Amino acid sequence: MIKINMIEKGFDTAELETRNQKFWDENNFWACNPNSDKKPFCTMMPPPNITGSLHMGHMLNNATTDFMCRYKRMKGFDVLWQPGTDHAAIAAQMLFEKELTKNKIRKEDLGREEFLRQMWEWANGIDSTIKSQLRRLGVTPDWKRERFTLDEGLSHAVRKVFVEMYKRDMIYRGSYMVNWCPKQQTVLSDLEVENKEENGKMYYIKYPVDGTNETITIGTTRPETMFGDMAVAVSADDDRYKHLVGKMINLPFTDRQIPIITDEHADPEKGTGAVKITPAHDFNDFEVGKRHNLPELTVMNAYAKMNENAPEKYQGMNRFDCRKSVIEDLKELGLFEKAEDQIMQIPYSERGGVVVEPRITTQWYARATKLADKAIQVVEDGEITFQPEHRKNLYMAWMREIKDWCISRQLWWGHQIPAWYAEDGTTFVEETEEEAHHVAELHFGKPVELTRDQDSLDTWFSSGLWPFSTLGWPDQTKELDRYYTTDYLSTAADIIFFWVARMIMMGLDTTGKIPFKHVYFHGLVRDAKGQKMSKTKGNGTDPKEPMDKYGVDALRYWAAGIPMGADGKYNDDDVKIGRKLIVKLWNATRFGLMQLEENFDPSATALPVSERTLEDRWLLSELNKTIAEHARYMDKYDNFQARNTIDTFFWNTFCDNYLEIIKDRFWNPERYNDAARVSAQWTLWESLRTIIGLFAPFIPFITEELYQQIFKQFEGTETLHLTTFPEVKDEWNTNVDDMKGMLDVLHAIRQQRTNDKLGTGQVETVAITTNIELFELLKKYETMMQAIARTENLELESGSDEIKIKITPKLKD
RNA sequence: GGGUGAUUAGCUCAGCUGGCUAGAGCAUCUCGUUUACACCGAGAGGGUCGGGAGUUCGAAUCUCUCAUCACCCA
Repeated sequence: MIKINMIEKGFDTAELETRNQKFWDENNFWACNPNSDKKPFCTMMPPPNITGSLHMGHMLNNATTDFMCRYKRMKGFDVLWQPGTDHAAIAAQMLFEKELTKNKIRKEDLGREEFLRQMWEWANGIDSTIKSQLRRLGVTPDWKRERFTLDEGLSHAVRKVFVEMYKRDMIYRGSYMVNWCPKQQTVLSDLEVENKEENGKMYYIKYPVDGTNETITIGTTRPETMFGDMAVAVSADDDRYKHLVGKMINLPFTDRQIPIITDEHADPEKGTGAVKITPAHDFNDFEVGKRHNLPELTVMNAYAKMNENAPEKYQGMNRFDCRKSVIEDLKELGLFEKAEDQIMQIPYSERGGVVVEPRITTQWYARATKLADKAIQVVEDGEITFQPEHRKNLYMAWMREIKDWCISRQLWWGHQIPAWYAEDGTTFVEETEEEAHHVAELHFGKPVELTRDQDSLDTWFSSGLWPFSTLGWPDQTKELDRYYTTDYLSTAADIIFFWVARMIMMGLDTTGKIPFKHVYFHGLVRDAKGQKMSKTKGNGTDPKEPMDKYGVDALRYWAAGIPMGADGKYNDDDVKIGRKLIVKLWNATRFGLMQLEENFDPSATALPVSERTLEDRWLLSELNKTIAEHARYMDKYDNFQARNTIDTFFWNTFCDNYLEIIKDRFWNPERYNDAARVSAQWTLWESLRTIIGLFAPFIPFITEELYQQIFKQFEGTETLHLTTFPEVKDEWNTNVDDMKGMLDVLHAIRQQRTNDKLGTGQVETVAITTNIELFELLKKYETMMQAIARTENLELESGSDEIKIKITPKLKD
């Protein structure tokens, strides 16, 4: 017989968290086993930005995944939770450039190679921050398999995909109008542009029509682009301008003449019905220009300053100063008609924070329009499911209107595009420089000089490959074979297009398989008022604070309590709830152990359920219901409902009712036979162990601690989190219908006791009048009734439909 | 302008495919220190489920409409 250890009255949260975290880490418990005969369960960590530190969003995301991984592992799955980090091209380069600026160094001073060498060094230095923070959160990825989007294997995958896609014409290069960030000096994809509503002005400018005394008034929000005007467009049906179509305009400040043309882009209802056409500086005008074969004249440089194509006076001015200046000068010429206030959508660079300038450049594109077909189908057919389901609509809407994806960026930090150019412009896209030279030689019949494309790829291009590149693709590894398609992905809704959609497109195109089966979109963590947490507002909460104050388990418990897909409003009081639960769990366990200390032998065969008392059997049958419901929710990835289920059982059923009822068996042993006491002990032992198992995925630290101190010596498994998850036991299901009446009376007595303002120790006699059925029941279970009433002196009577309670208090001394 | 979601107790929210007097936690009030726990226990009050209309024997739940808020896209 092994003696049960008693646990201490209190516990040191920070100490036990650190100790258990170390224990888990050292033993590498969460490693997957590709040779296992268990069913695999695989999920990918959304790779955090290498330069980032843990914020509430990471916390929620990783906690959610951890609930599922710990659950699945205990359910007997071979779990692979693949961790890693992302090189976050534009964000990371921005940060490092800022570092350089402190020493008054520009990246051009260093040159590409040296810049990258220094940036790698810097990145390696800060890389560990977020990973150690994740460890503290107690999450269970297979840390030894950690990957980085720029590491050799993943870079190989990126090059291979790029080359293959290029050769299948799924990637092409071309000169188009793009969103240009004048600050970052790079192109941006549509998704990286944020439109903000602002108060702006519509300017009305008179353009003189050549050979007449007439002018035509055009409306524009961007007068500074007028030097690049190539036409003025009116609607073909617009009677006001019919007589002018075909005539030329003398473009002010220049010696150029531009034609008046008709195009559907000019809306007679809007403004004056006449618009200037600037093909090199506006997306719509670019299209109009194509339709009418207009030349494209760029009047700004890459920094959005007026270039040599603008009149000398304006050259070097930035676009906003130039706008003011042009207006002034137009006024002087008498060509300025008026300005009207107008609410406009201004496109901002998400990272650079400056107004995006439309600009014609040569870039690389992926044919997203083609990739989308299958990506739509797999979601339509339910091969990939979304939770909450309505995210599907959003995905579909975007996919159906998708445009080709600009994948090149004018950055150094990232995957440099594997394209080489010969002097005559012939392009060779190959995985390596050697290969490019080889192919070039075959092409030209002799060795030639090649220059590599200077651009790098959009970060999301490599992130799009994450589910299979991390598993070893393009090598046909055991891991790839076993874990891909992955099962589950937990991610934030705001990257549904950036990442989720791209993974689906790239996964299907490259591997022919969907990258994952189920995507769970969690909400945002907001502040207590419901405001989005942001650095600029300073209303964010560092997860470290609540972890320090209330413990990691408490914060995780809070995260588990956010309804599926909903935003979480953070406030300290709600985290305290988790703290209270943990303390309660400790104390309830301690209470249970106190009743077991003497003469209870957990290594013996359990007392058959049929030989246990009604209240014990009732507890077990309730526990069975809880286990079933809990698993039903977890299998639907609904940690919120699962948490509520176990929480309610533990706090109400177990602590407030069951434990209160059985106290009497240990406090007044003379009234009970041994069998009754042993019945309670076995029930306590089994239910405590089950409760700890059910809570384990949510609050892994305290449950592990209790397991280590109490149960491990009887079970052997090294960690609670590799034991079998509690399962419904058929023998626990017995007929406990009688218990309902007993609980009704329990409630009535408590009500009466409170109304009489009596403590439980102040009861002398309790008189209970009920209907005849309940009366018979109370007589049958008189001992339990005495325990419930907290007195041996019961007066039972029948003859009342309602339960009537009369309490006689003890005389005061 | 288009779309999605939300609107249930003072606060934060549950409530699946319509069905017993609409639930929880926090807060409030009253009571209780009884040998696990005051980070506790017992009890109570509090909602015409955003407004209106409809379908139905029956609607917080379905349909329509209006209002307010949030987010996404243009």
